[in-house]
Amino acid sequence: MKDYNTLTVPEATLLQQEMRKEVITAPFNGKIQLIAGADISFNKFSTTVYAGIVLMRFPGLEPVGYSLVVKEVTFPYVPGFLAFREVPALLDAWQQLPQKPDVLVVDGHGIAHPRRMGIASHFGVLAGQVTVGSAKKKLYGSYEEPGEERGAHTPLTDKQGVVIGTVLRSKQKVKPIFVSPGHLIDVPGSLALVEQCVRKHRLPEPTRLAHNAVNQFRLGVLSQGYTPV
DNA sequence: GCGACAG
DNA sequence: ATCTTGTCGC
Repeated sequence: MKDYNTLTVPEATLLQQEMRKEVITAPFNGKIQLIAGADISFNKFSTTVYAGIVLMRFPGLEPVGYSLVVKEVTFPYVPGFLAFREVPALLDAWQQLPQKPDVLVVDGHGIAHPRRMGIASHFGVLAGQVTVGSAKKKLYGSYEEPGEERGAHTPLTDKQGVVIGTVLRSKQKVKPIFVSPGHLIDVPGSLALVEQCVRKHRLPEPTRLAHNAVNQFRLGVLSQGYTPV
């Protein structure tokens, strides 16, 4: 794989324009028995990132194991280029998994991106895996505020009116989350998947647990490697 | 030129 | 993203 740390933003943009041709947003019909969530954590001003993927059964969502890894990253955080900071480390965590999930939920957007290449799509294309993006804030697109009741949702569209994701009120009286297809799944499918992963919190269990794990990992509570639950 | 701007 | 206390509402 290319060394993202030496890329310039213009070069990264060209890479995204090439990779967008590989993204597939078609209905996913396979059965899901294993699902996973991915996230990154790091100390402010540090180049060390703590990446993690948590495996869990579906639809029960019981944790199966945690894959944690540390990596040095110098590519800066630039809105629209998050993948160049986080994907390399996530791929390491991915390869460390003893078994791969049927779907991976990534903390960030999928095709709800200026060039349709959010981190979930980027990872999906490189790993050849089904991915879904679940973000806490909008990066790109227009939408109407969904109703205040749990489950209310509105479409997220691009400048031409094409639907690129869904704004979902995962819980009553919380800010909505942004769901979009990463790779090998469509908008309705990604929404249905995430809805089934929401329990008692605003964020779906896969990314919520992944966030908790990488944070504990960074703080020294959890250790590097794959750990079965 | 002025806003918007994942993590 | 991370830092960081008390405070408001369910």
